Amino acid sequence: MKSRILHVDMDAFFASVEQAEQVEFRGRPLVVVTKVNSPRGVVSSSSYEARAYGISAGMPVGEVRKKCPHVVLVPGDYEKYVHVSEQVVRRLEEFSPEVMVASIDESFLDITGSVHLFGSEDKLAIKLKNMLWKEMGLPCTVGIASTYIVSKMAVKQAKPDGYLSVPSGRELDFLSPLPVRSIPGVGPKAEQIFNLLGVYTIGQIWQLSLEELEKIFGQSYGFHIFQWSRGYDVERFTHTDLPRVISREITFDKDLVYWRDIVPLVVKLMEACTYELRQKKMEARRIVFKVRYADFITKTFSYSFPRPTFFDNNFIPALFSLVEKAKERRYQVRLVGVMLSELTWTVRQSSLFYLSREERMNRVLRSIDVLRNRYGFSYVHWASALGGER
DNA sequence: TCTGGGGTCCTAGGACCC
DNA sequence: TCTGGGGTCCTAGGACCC
Repeated sequence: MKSRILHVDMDAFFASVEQAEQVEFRGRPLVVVTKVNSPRGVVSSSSYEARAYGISAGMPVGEVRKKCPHVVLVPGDYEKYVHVSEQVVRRLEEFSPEVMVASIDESFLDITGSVHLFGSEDKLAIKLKNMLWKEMGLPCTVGIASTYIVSKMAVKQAKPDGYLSVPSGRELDFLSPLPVRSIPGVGPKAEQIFNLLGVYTIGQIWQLSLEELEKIFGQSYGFHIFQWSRGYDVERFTHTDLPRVISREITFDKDLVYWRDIVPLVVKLMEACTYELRQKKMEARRIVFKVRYADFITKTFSYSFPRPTFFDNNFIPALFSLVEKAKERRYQVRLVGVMLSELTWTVRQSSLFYLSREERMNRVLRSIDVLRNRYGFSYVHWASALGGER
């Protein structure tokens, strides 16, 4: 028996959550922005009413106001969206025991075994859409197909507030006329390359051999495109639950000139990363410092440790040496960021008889984190994060 | 109208080793 | 006296997604 996969993708998720919460915002152009009162805030999600004015993700707030003066601007509340997302997933489990959460606003349901409980695929899909809309005030788009990739591409065609099912055996008919951009991972650059080759639709990709695709797009991605353009899923055996990177970055409202003003902020970003690292019971073997200068040139500097660690006092000297490299380009600074990568779970047994220097530091950090859990993150900082105040 | 913040995955070049 | 090829690690950068 052929399996059937249902893909749910929430429409304009963050904006829809705000509209569901505030009834007077429904039907009005609404935009969720990164920072409302900063000259450098941008759109993180826009309602379909706002999109009608040409507003799209990543657009600066100034341009948003110009395109639509009466737009409703709302500051993003990520924790709220995570919470609503979890409620949505719980409701989805009523339609199949096999729910795979793909992102904050996307899930896949294997409905092969549960569709008979609802009479038909169409009835199941309509019931699911109605439930999310009537009970949570959230619009979504649903796609059903025999593979994950085709269900995802069906959703892309049916947005917004739509439903599209691709019957088993009709996959190639569905895929053939779609533009190459419909394939996940094909962005502006890859599209341009395809167009130079005279390839505009998925059907035309079939003319290219696996070898040609691998030569053009690299081994890994070439293979993905080859498979996906034919509607086949690609086993993602590399996927684990292990987070790959923990990062924090900040764009200043105005470019900064002096490193003595910047460094304390960099240390605070690092503290936020290492705090999350320890909350997740992980260690990092690599630290990256990112700078975007006033001319938008972006550089990264990184350092790898011989062994993974979670100690702030290991990260700080490494971070400072990376900052020194960034200083060599004498330019105003627009953004700084800190990333921890090469993450692994902490496995550390403590000796019963004595506490090593590491173990003592470990205990200091744990007590700092306890204070932070109780009084807030900013309750405790390293001296270097405090700048001039000592 | 100047261009956010959180991620994922991949590639290329150089160092170094055998 | 000059030179092979494969493998791994490190670093920097880039495409793409939500």
